Formats: sequence, C-alpha cells, structure tokens
Amino acid sequence: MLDAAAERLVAQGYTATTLREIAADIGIKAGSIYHHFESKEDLFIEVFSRGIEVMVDAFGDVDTAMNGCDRESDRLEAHVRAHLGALFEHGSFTAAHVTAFFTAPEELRSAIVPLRDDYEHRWNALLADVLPELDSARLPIARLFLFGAMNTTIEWFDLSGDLSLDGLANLITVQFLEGVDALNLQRSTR
Amino acid sequence: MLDAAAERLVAQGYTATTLREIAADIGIKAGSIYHHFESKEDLFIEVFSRGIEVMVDAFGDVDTAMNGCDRESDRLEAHVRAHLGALFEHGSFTAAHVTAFFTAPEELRSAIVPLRDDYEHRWNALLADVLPELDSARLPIARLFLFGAMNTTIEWFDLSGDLSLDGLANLITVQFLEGVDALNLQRSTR
DNA sequence: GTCTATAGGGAGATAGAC
DNA sequence: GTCTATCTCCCTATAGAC
Repeated sequence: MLDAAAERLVAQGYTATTLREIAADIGIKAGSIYHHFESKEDLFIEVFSRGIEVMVDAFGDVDTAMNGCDRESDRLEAHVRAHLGALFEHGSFTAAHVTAFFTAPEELRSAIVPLRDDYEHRWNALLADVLPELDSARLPIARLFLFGAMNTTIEWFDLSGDLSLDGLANLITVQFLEGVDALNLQRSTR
Repeated sequence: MLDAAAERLVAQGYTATTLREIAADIGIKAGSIYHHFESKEDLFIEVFSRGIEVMVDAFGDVDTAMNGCDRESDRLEAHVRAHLGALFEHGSFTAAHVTAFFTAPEELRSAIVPLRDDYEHRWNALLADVLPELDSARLPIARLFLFGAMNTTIEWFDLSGDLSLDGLANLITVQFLEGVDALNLQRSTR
C-alpha cells in the first residue's frame, strides 16, 4: 500500500493522487485504507518519512563502509552513489519524496522538515570534511548545487540507458569538484 | 488573471490550484473565467507557454547584446544571468513553469513540450559554442547539470539576501565550468 | 481487515440575466 | 464582462455489516 502510494506520488503529485486509485492498485476499496491510517495526510507522512529513511540509511551504510578511506573524493563519490541508489534502486519512497514533497500541504511538510534537516546536516558535515578549504558560508550553497545535480537526474536519467548509476555518480562528483572539463575525462581525473 | 494563476501554480501546483481561488485573487467569480478561457487546461497552457516565452525572449536578448563578445565564458554567464532573471525578475510565469510543469496533466504537458524543446536546443547550441571540446554525446548531460543548478535555485535563493542575482549567475557559471574550487574564488578565476 | 453505502464538501463547467 | 444559480462528478471520510 505504501509502495503504491509512493508510485502514484511520483507520477501525479499529492493532490492528484486519490485514495481510490491507491486502493485499486492493491486490490482493495478506498474505505479500507482507514483501517491502517487515520487520514490521507497520515498515509503520506509515512511515505515521505520512509523516503528520508532510505536516504539516511544509505548515507550511514557508506559512512561505515568507507571508514578507513583516506581519499576524500572517493568518500564523496560513494555518498553520491548512495543517494542516487536511494533515488533509483530502493523503491519509490525517495523518488516520491524528492519529486512530490513540495506538492503536499504545508501542515504535512512541516511534520517532515526535521527529518530533512537531519539529512542535510549530515551532508554539510561530509562536505566540510571533504572540502576543508571551503568557506563555511559557502558550504550550504555547495550542498544545494550538489543536491540539485543529484535530484534533477530523476527527470532525465534512464537506468536502462548506456550510463550506469556508478557512471552517473562519478560524473556528478567530478563535475561538482572539477567542473565541466571533467565531463570529458570520466574516471581519469581522480 | 494569468499572473494570479502563475502565482498560485508556484505556491500549490496544478491540481491544488482552483479556478475559484484565481477568480477570488483578482476580484471576480469563477464562472467569469470561462469568458476568457475554454477550460482550466486552456488557461494553464497559456501560463506555461508564457513561462517559456519569457525565457526565450531573455535568451534572444542576450544573443543580441553579446554579439561581438569574444570571451565565451562571459557569454555563458550572461545567458545564465538571463535565465535567472526570467525565474526571479519577470513575474511568476517562468517560475510557475519550472516548478509546476510536471504537476500538470499529461495532455497539457504534451502541448507545451515543443516549446520546451526549442529552448533546450538553443542552450545545446550555446554550449556547443562555448565548449567546443565537449563530446557531443555529453552535451545534453552538461545542459541538464546546468539546468539543474539554475532551476533548483528557486527552492532556496532569496533575492533580498546577501547574494545578488549577478553574483549567483557568476557562482553557477564558474561552478559549472571549473568545479567547486571556484566557489571560493568568485570573479577571480576568469 | 475488508466490504457496501453514503454523508458532506468542493471541484470544473454551463446557462441565462444584467 | 461579470454575475448567480446550478449541474455533475469525484474527493475524503465515516458507519456498520460480515
């Protein structure tokens, strides 16, 4: 049911997604949803929360796996790869979060914002490590650029195309760190 | 009326925006809208079209003004500035387009796609000029990165903050061309 | 845990007066 | 060009049977 809700969110946004559709997708009737959730808002709070959870878990896994890594650019790339993995490889929760969060009503959003903030702080800390020379005032801007690059891939990246997720993660990382020249030099600039 | 519709689109997305609200915003009743447009879809087709028009016009103006410019990075930065100007300084049409286009029904979107394609082609041509060394297969990806950086600013950039639109355009351009190092070296790396 | 039935509200759209 | 009144449809949510 949560999966169906997430997929509808990605395709249609919050308001256009109806409980009838979600119910039909999983073969029940709309009224039955209220046995599991108190309201539409309640259901989607759960969906958006899981979207963050998937990202945070992926982030944590990389932190563990990359514990002894001394090359900061590799750590960054692994985290970029994990974020993209959350977007494309772990169901629709994160994709739903990234695409539909701003289409949800304000009350719902404010319930989710603390979780979003937590994830953003992790990235700020990571970037401060990876880029110690970066002015701390510029750090959130750098993060926003990187988030923009990662999250907009959902509008154009095709998992079944020539470019793999690993390749995309490398592309985004080197583009972020070294600029457009890096787009011609995949893997060779590290 | 179109302005009111655009502002509602930015704030709420397509489905959540009602004709009653738009009518109330400009002091008329919902039924009166149908004297000007045949349907809700019709009205928003006009709004989304103007969003593109504003961008295309801004792009054309820069082409004219930068005609004799021999520094390609300056040309690029001027176009980035123009795109940001369309987003933040010329009403809500472009902002509405960028934020709400994907919340609109498929039929409406397909009517607008040709206009979007036209604008994208102009940028592809520009980037091919500015970055002649860039593999042509990578060119659309470079454009998508740049669009991602420009368009996501709408979620965080504040016109009344410390950073000006000129500064933001410079930041985005050098970040795009030279990577994150450029974030510490505004204006000095050109 | 799911069903049917339905309440209550609000949406887009239309007709005809002014 | 705008109004009022209204139609039809579909939404969220509830109540009670199974």
